[in-house]
Amino acid sequence: MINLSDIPPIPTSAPISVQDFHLRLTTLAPTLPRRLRQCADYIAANTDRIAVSTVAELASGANVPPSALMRFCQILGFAGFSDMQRLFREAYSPNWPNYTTRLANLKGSTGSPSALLAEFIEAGRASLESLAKTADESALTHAVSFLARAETIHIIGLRRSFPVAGYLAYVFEKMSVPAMLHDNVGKLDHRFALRPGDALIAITFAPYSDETLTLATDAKAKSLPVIAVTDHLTSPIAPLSNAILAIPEVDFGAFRSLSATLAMAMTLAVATGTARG
Amino acid sequence: MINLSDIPPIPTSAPISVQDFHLRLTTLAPTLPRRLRQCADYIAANTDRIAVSTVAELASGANVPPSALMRFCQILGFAGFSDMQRLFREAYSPNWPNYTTRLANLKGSTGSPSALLAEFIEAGRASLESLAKTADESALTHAVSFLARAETIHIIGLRRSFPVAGYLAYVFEKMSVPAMLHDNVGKLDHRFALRPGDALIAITFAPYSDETLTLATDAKAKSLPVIAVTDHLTSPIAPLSNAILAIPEVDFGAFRSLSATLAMAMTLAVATGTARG
DNA sequence: TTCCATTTGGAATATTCATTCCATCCTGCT
DNA sequence: AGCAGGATGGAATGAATATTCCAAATGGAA
Repeated sequence: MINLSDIPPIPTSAPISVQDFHLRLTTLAPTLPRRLRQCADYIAANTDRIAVSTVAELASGANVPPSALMRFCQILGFAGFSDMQRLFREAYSPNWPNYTTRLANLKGSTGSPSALLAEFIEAGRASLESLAKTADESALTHAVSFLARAETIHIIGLRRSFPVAGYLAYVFEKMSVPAMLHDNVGKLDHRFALRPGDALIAITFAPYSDETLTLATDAKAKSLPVIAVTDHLTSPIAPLSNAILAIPEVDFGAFRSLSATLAMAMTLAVATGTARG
Repeated sequence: MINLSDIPPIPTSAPISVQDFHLRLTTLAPTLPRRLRQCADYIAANTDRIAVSTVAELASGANVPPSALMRFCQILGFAGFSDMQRLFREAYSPNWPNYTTRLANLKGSTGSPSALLAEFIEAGRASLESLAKTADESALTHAVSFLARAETIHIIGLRRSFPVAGYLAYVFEKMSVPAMLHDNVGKLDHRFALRPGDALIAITFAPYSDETLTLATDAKAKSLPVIAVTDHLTSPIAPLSNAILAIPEVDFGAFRSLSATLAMAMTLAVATGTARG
């Protein structure tokens, strides 16, 4: 005998993507009672394990009985644990088989160019991942708002930071943002080009180059906003700057990957270009 | 009643790492009968799915009955399928727990600088992965051997390739390799700097810049080796070059990630520097 | 062709695992 | 304090899955 009251009130439909899932998780978490909250926290921190774990494993990780975890799945809109797991098993890494195998092959002959390539690829990947983990969203937002209001954007980055500065200049140009690259050609400095209303992006990593610090000092003296792209919050350019974007770049040997720095540079440029309309 | 003959003759121990597993798989595969061979082939091509699949799923993928797949697991030295699966479930997830979660968060507010950053990070990662998969090892080795023998190494890369060219010049400098960056400053071209015994690295992506193609043509006319870093094997610079390094770079919007190109550039520079001693 | 060893497929079984259900325990409210 | 509502834990159930086993098929050697 089917009774209407047997049907749960609002059978929320299940999340259809991992992103969806995270969204629902964060909105729901604060409203949940103790045990379910534990589930939410543990799952949020170990989303990756869902695809390869059993109810019992996850439950014990979250320090709850399996039944609590089941309830949790249902509250999220899934029919049950298996239903939730399906989402993650399908989304699961559509392409690391070849990648990992290939990387192992490349590394095979130590000292060969291929082995080097594998190392640089890994350094780049690691840098990008750690940028994702540590990026300071509010610093980034501040930086963009300074740049969006600036008249001319000055860019300086020398030696190993020069490629990044060059790329920034290129992207600003493409987005019709007035920008000036201080490239030190002919040892000319253009400090007097810094005008009221302008802003400066200074890119520098240890060992920090004097020219960059000098220009940043000038800018600060003129009360122009300085956006620092650097390695640590404690870098010598920090006290000169209004927004600090710390980039956790991974070295391989003496050579610094630039992947993360470039990703940040592109973001700055494109976000600024967009904000200026 | 326990009988010695019940114990299988040589209970090969199970592989203890994924690498181990691949090794055993490739050595064993050629010796296996038809059905087991199918298992080996399918598993080799889909190693990544082991962690998240059932016997039935894998078996049907390999077009064999489940029992064949079980036998296959045992031949590899595992107690059974579950035993094999355990290896992959544990090996899995080096560090993407926070990473993926974080990326999902960054992407949260569409249009924000953080969302952009997440996209650029992903584009960079995808580029690096696909470089790992497609890199042509022999082209790389050839390129390095040309560069190792060259007197002076000329480098050209303009517009969006300029950062890469600049970085190459920087690394060569650090490694005391004689190199000249053709930067087109003052619209001066330095084609007469190309001397017998030299080599050229030309970096260009669609839309290919004329200056780069012209310099490559000059070099070819003088029979100097040209190393092309470009987007496709069919790029217009291909016919002018002695080694082609095709870089599968992923775009986000109109903006090209440079991660893979830089990884390749660093490899070229460091391998060359090392080879020159 | 016949025979033997090996391989194969599928049905039968054992095990693990997800899921449900209900008695009990909280917590907040009157 | 006493009550009601939801929350909780664990035992019982049922489904999915791995694993074994054996009869039948296959292929190669004599």
